[in-house]
Amino acid sequence: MKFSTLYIKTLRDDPQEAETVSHKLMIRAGLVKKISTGIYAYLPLGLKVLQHIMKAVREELNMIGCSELLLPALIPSDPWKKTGRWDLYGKEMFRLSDRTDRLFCLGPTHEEVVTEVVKNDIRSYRDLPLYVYQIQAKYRDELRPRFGIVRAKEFIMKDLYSFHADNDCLEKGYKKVFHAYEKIFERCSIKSIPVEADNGAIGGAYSHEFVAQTPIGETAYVICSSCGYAANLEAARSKVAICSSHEESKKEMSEMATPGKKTIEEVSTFLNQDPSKFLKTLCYRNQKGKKILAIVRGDDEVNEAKLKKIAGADIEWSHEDQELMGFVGPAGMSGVLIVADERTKKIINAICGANKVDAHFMNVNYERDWKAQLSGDIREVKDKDLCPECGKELSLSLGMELGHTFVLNDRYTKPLEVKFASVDGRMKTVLMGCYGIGISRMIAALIEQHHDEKGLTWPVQMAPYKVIVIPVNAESEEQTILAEKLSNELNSNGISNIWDDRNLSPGVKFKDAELIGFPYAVILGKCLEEGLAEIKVRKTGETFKIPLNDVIEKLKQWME
RNA sequence: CGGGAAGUGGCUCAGCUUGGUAGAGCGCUUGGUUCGGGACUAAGAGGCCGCGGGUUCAAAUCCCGCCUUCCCGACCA
Repeated sequence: MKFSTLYIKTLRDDPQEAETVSHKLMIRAGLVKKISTGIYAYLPLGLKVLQHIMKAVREELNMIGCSELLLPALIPSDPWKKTGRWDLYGKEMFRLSDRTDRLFCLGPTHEEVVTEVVKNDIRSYRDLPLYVYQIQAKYRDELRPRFGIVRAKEFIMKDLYSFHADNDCLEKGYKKVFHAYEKIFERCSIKSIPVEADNGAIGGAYSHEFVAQTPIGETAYVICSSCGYAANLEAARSKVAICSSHEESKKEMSEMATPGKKTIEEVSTFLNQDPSKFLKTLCYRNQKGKKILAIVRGDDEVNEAKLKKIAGADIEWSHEDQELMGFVGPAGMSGVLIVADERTKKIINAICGANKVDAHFMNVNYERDWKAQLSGDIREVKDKDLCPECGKELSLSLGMELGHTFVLNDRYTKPLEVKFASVDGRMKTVLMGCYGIGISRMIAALIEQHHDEKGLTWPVQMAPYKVIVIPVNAESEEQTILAEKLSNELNSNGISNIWDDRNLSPGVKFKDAELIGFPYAVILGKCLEEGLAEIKVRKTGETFKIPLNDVIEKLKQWME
């Protein structure tokens, strides 16, 4: 392939639209072009990478017995209504109607559709288990698209769905996919770790996220270096230290004037009391409009995902009672649902808002002065908390979520009535699992993990082209002839390559080669007099002078 | 939606404070010289200064409204 005939345009400067490394490089190296916020066109080089990723994904999934299919992106509302998600999904779903006013959406995910498709073809236990997947564009009206293709309105996802006759089989299937995922990321040279996760809006029993270690992470997770426990913050647990004040004797509750002191920090300084003695109280409201008070210790934060799980419903911030903000507390409150973090019950002589402006209660004690209807773990795990499994320190980091595996059980199959005849002849509901991988996002993760100050440093198997052939002087007939010959030979050896035939000064060609990140550059220049070519390794910057005739052999050897 | 920044040839940016008919570098076209690290040279092409309104003899520049984009927070692969 000749550089001059391919559609490759690089940029000399960082684009002003981009901030993060991968976003900048993707645009500069001509992998993608922005069409609108969160909507990107994949240019030839970007598409190549995408194809390499998809190839790895397909091969690993086919290997474990999955069948590829392609579902529509345009989906009627009916199946969504049956599972209740037409209402649950909210503003994130792109909705539209046809000319007869029938409602549709652009698929943000495909549990409903795939279930409808498969439904009548699963008749007996003999048809199970079944694994089907697709690689397709998904559409989500994101609150805030971010980091180029990382969080986009349109993105490419691989979604796999598995159907099972019983729990045991579902478990086994889940593990199988889990291992396939590990292999996929490894093959793509993306460092990632599986962490326990929350199911969120998708529902179901349990799940894992595969998080890539990147600086532009949006997923916070904790990991224990000693036993390997890893979980994202929405699911993370920790062994928490017992409150230091547990040995005090209970004192009488009293009211204290705290004029203008709203935050825990302000009040604790004002009263000269440790933040851990406070009952931090946050106001939420559930979908029915019922007010919910979430109580955590003053030095803790509420984790909304955990709170939702315990409150058993979708919740949102309550914005009324602005003037009371900072002075709310569980003591003496009625007509509200109080959800307490387990830890708060043990605080003796606690301090909380007195539910009137400029006042707090002192010496508040559980059972005696306040009670919670619901309690459990709703606090957010912090860096250096203790591991729930082994008790050693946890460390908190950020990463990019690339894959997510869910056990859904009958969350979708029940409302959509997917049944099969079991061995004993009775009809049973099919159990389901679903497993996603953010294909397009993987390019960004790959770049975040493989770049340097000069540009991209692709792992060989992911590079858009493996080799670039650079004749230093485009006017030299000898170099031109040799370059073309070499390029053809590489092709016939199955090594993808580009011959940089452009009549430009050498510097430009070198810079472009480094920016785009061809793993190997074969340079034809001065050393030709001695019958030598130079091979420059992008990742290490090393150069090797090698007899012309050995170039292909050498490259083949290195690429293994 | 809240908070911050920005919109000027294809790209990166200057000009705006103090209004006076639009600039640079890169890229592009043509000729010449060059050819191991974003070359040199000469001559060109290319701009409703984000959109709408207002102030003014005169607006890229001042005022008002809107749109778009990026970053930080609430959502997620």
